[in-house]
Amino acid sequence: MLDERKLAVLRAIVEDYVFTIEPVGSKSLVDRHGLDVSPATIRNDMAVLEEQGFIAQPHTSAGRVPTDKGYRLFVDRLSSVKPMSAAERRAIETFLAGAYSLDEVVDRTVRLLAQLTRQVAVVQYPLLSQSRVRHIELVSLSPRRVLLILITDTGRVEQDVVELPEDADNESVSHLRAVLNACLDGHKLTDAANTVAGLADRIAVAERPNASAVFSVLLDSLAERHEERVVFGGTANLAAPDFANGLRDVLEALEEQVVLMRLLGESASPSALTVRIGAETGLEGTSVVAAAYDAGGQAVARLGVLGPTRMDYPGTMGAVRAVARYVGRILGES
Amino acid sequence: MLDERKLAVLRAIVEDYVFTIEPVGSKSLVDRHGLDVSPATIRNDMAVLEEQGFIAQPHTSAGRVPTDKGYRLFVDRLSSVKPMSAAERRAIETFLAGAYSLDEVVDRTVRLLAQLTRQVAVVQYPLLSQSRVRHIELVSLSPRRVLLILITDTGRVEQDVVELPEDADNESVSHLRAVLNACLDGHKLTDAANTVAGLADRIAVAERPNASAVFSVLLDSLAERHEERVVFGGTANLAAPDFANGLRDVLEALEEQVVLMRLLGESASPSALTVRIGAETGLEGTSVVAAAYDAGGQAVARLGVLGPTRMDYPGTMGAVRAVARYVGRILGES
DNA sequence: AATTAGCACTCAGCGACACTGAGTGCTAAG
DNA sequence: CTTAGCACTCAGTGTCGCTGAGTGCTAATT
Repeated sequence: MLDERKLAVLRAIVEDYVFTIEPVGSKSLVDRHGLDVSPATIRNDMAVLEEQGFIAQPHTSAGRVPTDKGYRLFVDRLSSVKPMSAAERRAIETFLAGAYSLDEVVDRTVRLLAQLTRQVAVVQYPLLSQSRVRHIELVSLSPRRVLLILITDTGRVEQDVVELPEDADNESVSHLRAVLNACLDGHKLTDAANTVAGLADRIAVAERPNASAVFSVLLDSLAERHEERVVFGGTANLAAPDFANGLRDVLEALEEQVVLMRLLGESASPSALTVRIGAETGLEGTSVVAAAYDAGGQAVARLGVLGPTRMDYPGTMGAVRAVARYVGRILGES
Repeated sequence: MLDERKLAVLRAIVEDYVFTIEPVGSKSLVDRHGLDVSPATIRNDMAVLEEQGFIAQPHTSAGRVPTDKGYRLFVDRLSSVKPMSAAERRAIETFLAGAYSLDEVVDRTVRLLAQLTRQVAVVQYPLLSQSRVRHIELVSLSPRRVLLILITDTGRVEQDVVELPEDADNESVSHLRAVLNACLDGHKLTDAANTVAGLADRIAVAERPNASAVFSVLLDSLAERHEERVVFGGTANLAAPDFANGLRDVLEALEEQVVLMRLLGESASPSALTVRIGAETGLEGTSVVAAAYDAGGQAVARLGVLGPTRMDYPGTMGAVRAVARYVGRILGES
């Protein structure tokens, strides 16, 4: 039904349209690409492609524009991820390697992605539940308040104040700290719930109320609260060419963590690229290219870019994939 | 030179123009405001105002539009800050009171300001140098690395990894921690430099290299690095009416911490409102209304909003002032 | 001296109109 | 199946004239 040439025509249309943001007609198509058939032939092919819903005309007597479905086919079958050049890879590596704290890694990643793709970059912080406890610190602020600090192997540091039901002296705080570290060190936070349950007998009865206050903050608040932390950057790229229409919607989406999370989507297989086109994202005319990144093994979180449906998919996918890999590598090291 | 009525005319022009984003003519001015003179008289006044540079015509045979200079005069002499209603004040208070960590306070403040003013909100984190040390924690990560955690009385928690020149056992880390806390607790970070200098004799010679590594991170890195941390929100408000022109510039400015800092400006007297109009901000057609906020006494940092020159200054100033006050109050409590 | 009525003038915005050219679909021939 | 040829469509552009809001100036009025 769609022979080789028709697919080539679709590919050419997508490529041309992405380049010159204008409807592409049969003539210019034949010229620019090495198709050695006449425009009339192309027109027939285009008629078929249009009938199938891969391309559309903005109005009669205008060239064709790819539809969401057209982009979909292009991404799935007509294009391949464009690998970064050696120079680009080196630039990515050195740029990311200069970061010290986790915050800085994430910040740099956002900037990098935005610059590389000339689009809006979105990066999710490494999930706490996936990472392992490196250290837990308790600092007594006042008799009834302690500061709980959690350090993970992905370099993330989370803190929260715990209000204690009873006064706690330094000694009992120290004891609790020691117990927590002894039991949780190296464990995933997801496993912590089970582990903590078995702690009761190692704690004096008198201290249990305080201990369980700390536990509940550790499990509920810290583990969950920042799960969804997502940052973005490169919004200036929204102002570029034609994006003026859905702009408000996009900006609003960016400021809502929950929406942003949904846009990044859930990973199928880690490190696989996810491409969501147009309506699939819930934002008219907007596509999202995302990937999971990992730190030393398991998937940790996701990152990606958000841009107009009309975007350079192969290049964007290449950039996202490369950045995801290097971020994983950096995080895995520390 | 500018009698009472001419000033009234300017005020009316600003108010009308801000309301109906259209050049305002002599006729509609007389109608809408209770000026009991004829349009012709107003025209004479407008001619003078134009000559003085307070208003301008987009083209001949169009109404007048305020110039930056016109807005300046309006803000300085023709308007007064519009106080928030009791209901609004209550809403602000309860909204901010719900926040626990400093991050959350800042986050909520940004959202609040953006919503209240329907503009882009910008909030600077409390300056470290202004706050006092509540506690310093050292956590040994490996023989050659310790994590330095600084907790301030504004609730801010900063951490950084220190690479040690020599191996350090737990005991020496503990000792260092004790010394640091003993000496710095309750001191301002700005004073810390002096204080630290006197620490040398309390530390064994063998440990001095490690100690000074920690000191330098504490003084240089922590104290300075995040000085300039500024967050913003409400960018969706940029997409609203007519702002489409300078949009790219504004978005770019927002993503550059340094530029953002400059926009917030340096406070004259704390809690005084600063209004910078048009060219004064360095961004064509953009104004900034900012204020310092404090936590229990001294000025801590600044916050404000950024919007089109054509904005409701009295209302915006009222909102900024109110939010600055409540943020200060919240931070002062903790 | 300030205000006002009257009047001529300017010009952005808008609809009407026609022209152009890129692009199409169809048909008939290769 | 491909292609040449041709009639057709229509967005975009430019021209023209009109309208109306708004101005500036002058002369009369207070």
